[in-house]
Amino acid sequence: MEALGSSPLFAGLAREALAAVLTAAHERTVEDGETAFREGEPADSFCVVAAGRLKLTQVGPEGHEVILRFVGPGEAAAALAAFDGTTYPATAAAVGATQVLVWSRAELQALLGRHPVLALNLLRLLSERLREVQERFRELATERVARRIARALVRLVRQAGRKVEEGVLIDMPLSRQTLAEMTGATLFTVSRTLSEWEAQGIIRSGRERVVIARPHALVAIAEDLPPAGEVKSSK
Amino acid sequence: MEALGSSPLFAGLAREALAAVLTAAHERTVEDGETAFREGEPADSFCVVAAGRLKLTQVGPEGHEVILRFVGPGEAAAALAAFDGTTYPATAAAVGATQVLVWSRAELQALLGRHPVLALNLLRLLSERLREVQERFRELATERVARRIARALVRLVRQAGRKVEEGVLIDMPLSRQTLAEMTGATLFTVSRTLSEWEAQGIIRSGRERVVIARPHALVAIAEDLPPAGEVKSSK
DNA sequence: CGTGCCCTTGAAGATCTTCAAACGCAGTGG
DNA sequence: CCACTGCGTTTGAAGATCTTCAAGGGCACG
Repeated sequence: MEALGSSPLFAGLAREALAAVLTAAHERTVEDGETAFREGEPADSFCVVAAGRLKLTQVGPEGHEVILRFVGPGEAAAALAAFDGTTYPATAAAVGATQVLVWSRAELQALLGRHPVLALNLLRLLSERLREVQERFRELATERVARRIARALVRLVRQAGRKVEEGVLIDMPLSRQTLAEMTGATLFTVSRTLSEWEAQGIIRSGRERVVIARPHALVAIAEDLPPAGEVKSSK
Repeated sequence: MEALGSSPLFAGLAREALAAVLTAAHERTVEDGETAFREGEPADSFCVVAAGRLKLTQVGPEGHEVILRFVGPGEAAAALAAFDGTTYPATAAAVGATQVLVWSRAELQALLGRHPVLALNLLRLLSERLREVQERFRELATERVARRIARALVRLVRQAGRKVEEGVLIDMPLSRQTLAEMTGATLFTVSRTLSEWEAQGIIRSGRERVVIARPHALVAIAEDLPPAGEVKSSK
């Protein structure tokens, strides 16, 4: 909870203002796999993750599921819902038991009026999100699967990387299927790609678990640098 | 210029406030094909299109270009640059001679402080953008090319549709290449797809010109409704 | 009338998906 | 303690979709 105070979302708020904002929130626990909100529901609340993680997904007409993003502690979900306020554009499912702070739309609007810096913070936040989604859009449109997977792993390392002896562990349950839904690929292609990288010693992986053994090599694939003295695998 | 007053961006501003905001802007004309700003440049200004159209693009490492969006009169470009304010995430090229209003970052920040409703309007705007990009992301990840092209055309009709005798004309120069860059496909695939639709009487097209003859059929392809009494072409 | 640019079409081929079958680890219950 | 069972994973083979490459057509504009 005190971690929230240092979140960029609440930066620039005076101590009392921050307290006021936080006490206006409604606290809620979402169990593993349960949803905080669902795509298409009327969007009536704004969420910030206090502890745990939310998985934001959309589904296509044919039931094909896509993961837009993971939302970690101190980050906001449904930021947009609070403004154009029609329906949630995505479903937020908890990955492990997750604590969220919830503000109703009305409360949020009131807070925004009372603490203008909040609006600026939200603008910054939405800007970053937009920037990131646009970049992923470009990647999806122009790049091969292997590179997209590499990029996804690099991002996950930033979000949930933890050093272990073997390298950097991505500290959350991460199945091939999940990676596939993040990259617009299939479970099978992801599995093949990871197998190849494992053979090359770039990663070590197991059931819902990935460790990056040679981050540099992975970044090389993600960024299209010539993989220093190694068999080429992308392109 | 007076059209700008009714733009959602400036909604809720008192008459004098609106005038103040507009006079703080720097006016500029961008010639056809010239750029208002380029991807990667330090982002120091915020633009609103007064007349004409901007094309927002990103390029990948291999020079592959992607069109993120067209920005028409009353719409903002580089909305995000003004806040996380590092570099422009995209290049904005004029489609035909285009008039833009430009605010420096400092001016914009000052205006946001003075007119809080502006910040709320921007939040709404960014929300809509984010929502749209996320949806396109999902489409790119899960849908076939034909449907993506259909969706792109449907969106373009909303943005630049004009009724003519043959149907609805998309009132801007629209090459196969452009459509390809909007949908993550190649020029060739787009050409083949449009040829097929032309043979089915759904569209009429020529050099950089597309007319939707049977909008309903196009929407059917875009949304995966069974194409009422017609040869199926998607899926 | 030429020239440039956009468009078309075909054929070959790469990438990725789809489908099928089987493996292996983890947790459960006997 | 062991077998069972579920679920994530692996791997192969076939095939679809889309791209790539090549050649040529046609319209608009100078």
